[in-house]
Amino acid sequence: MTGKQFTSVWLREPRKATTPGRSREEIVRAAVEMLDQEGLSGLSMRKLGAKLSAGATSLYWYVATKDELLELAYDEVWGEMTVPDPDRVGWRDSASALAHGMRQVVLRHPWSADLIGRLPALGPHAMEVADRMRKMFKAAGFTGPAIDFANATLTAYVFGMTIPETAWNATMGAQYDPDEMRAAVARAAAGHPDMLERINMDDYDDPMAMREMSFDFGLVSMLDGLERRLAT
Amino acid sequence: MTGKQFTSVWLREPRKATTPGRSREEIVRAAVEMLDQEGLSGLSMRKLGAKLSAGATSLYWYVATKDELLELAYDEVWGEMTVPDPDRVGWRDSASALAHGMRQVVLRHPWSADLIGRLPALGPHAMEVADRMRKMFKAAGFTGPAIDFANATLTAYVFGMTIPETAWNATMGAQYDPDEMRAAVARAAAGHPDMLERINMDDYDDPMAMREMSFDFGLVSMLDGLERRLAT
DNA sequence: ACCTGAACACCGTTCAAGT
DNA sequence: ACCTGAACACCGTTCAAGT
Repeated sequence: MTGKQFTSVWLREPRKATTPGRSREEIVRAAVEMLDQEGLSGLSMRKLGAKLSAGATSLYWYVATKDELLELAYDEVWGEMTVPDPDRVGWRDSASALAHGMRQVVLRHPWSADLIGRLPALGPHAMEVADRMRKMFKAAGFTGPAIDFANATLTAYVFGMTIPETAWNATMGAQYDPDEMRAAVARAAAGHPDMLERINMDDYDDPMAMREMSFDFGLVSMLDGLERRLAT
Repeated sequence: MTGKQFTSVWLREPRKATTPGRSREEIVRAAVEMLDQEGLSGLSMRKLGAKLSAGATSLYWYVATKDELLELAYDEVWGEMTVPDPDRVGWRDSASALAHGMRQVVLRHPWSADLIGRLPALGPHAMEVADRMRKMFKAAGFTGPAIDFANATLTAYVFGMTIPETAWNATMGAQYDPDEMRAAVARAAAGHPDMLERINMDDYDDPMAMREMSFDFGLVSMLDGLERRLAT
C-alpha cells in the first residue's frame, strides 16, 4: 500500500498510431541517433525537437517524459542483441557469441551503459532477449530457478565488464597517448608497488587487445563455472 | 596528439589545506550525505551550498567542477570496501566476503552505481582496494596478467549484478506490492510463455531473498571458474 | 488531433567585486 | 585567501491557446 506506484512506458497503452504528423518511432530513432552522437548528457528535449524541426515541446504529445523516451531508446539497444540458436551450435558457443555481441552493442551505444543502472529492462526487445536466453540455458540443462540465475550471472558479467569500459572510452577519448595514460595511472597508483608492477607491463600499448583478453578470460571462467553447476 | 586531454581530480595537486573556512573534506562529506538521501539527481551545487550555509557558488573554490566533486564522493564509497586478509582465511573465502561487501556498499549508496559507468576509479581508496585485490589473487596463485584478469572478472560480476538491483530499487521503492509487481512484469512478458512460467514461480514474494540466492549462485560459479584457471 | 510559445522552476559555471 | 551575487546559457515540464 505504501509502495511507490510502479510506472513504465511499457505498461501504458501507446497512443493509437495515425498517419499524419510525427510518430513515436521517428522520435525514438532520432533520439538514438542523437544519443550515439552526443551521449546521454547531449540529449535534450529541446534539441531533439529542433532536430525534428518541431517546436520545443511538441514531443510531449508522443511521450510523457524524457525518461519514457529513454526507456524506448534503451529497448532499441536490446533489439540489436542476437541470441544464436543453441540447438545449432551448442549452448557454450551460443552463450559465448551472445556475450561478445552484447558487449559490442553497448560499446556502440555507450549511453546505454548509464541506463542499465537506472531503468528496468522491460521493453519488448529486452523481453525477447531474456526469453531466448532462458531457452538457451534450458537447452544447456538448467532447471527451475537455476535457469534465471545462470541468465542473471552471464548478463551481469557482460555488463559489469563493459560498463567501466565505456567510462574509460569517455574520459580518454577513442585515441589517446599511451605514455600520457601510463604516467597518469602511475601517478594515481603511487605508493602501491604492486599496482606499479602492473602498469609497467605493456598493457597500455594496446589496451583494446588487453580488454578483449580480459573479457575472454572472465567469460571462459564464467562458463566453466556454470557448466560445473550442471554437473552437481 | 589528437587524443583528448585526460583529466581527473586525482591528477591535480589539491589546494593546500588551511584551517579557516570550509574544507574539501567537509564538502565531500556533505555531498555524500546528500547523495545518499536524494540520489544523484538530487545533488546540485546550489543546494549543497545552501546546506553548508554558503553562497551558491562558493564551493567552486574547493572543487573545479561538479564532476570533480563526484569523483571525490565516489572514492569515499570505495573507502567503505574492505578486502579480508587472504592469508588468514584463504583466497576463496576472502574473495567471497569481498564480493558480498562490495554489493552491500553499492546498495547503501545507489548513486555510486551510476558513476561506475561514468568515472574511472582512480582515487586513493579505489587504488587501495585494487592493490589488496591483486595481493589476494597473487596469494591464490595467479601470475602475470591473469592477476588483473581475475580481478576484473570478479569486480565485473559484482557490479554487473548489483547495478541493475539499484535500478529496481529506484523504480519500485524499497517496499512495494508483490501482486502489483507480478502483474506489471506479467504484462510486459505477455507473449513469451517461457517468461511467464518464471513469473508464476514464487520469486516475487521475497525478491530480496531471491536476489541473494542469485548472487550466491553466480559468485560460486565465478569462483569455481577462476579456480579452474589455476589448475590449467 | 496535433502543435506552438510563453512561462515556471530549476540547473552548472564564470567572473568581477567584495573582505 | 576566501566568499559573494549577478549573469549567462542552458534544462524538463505545464498549459492555455491556436489550427
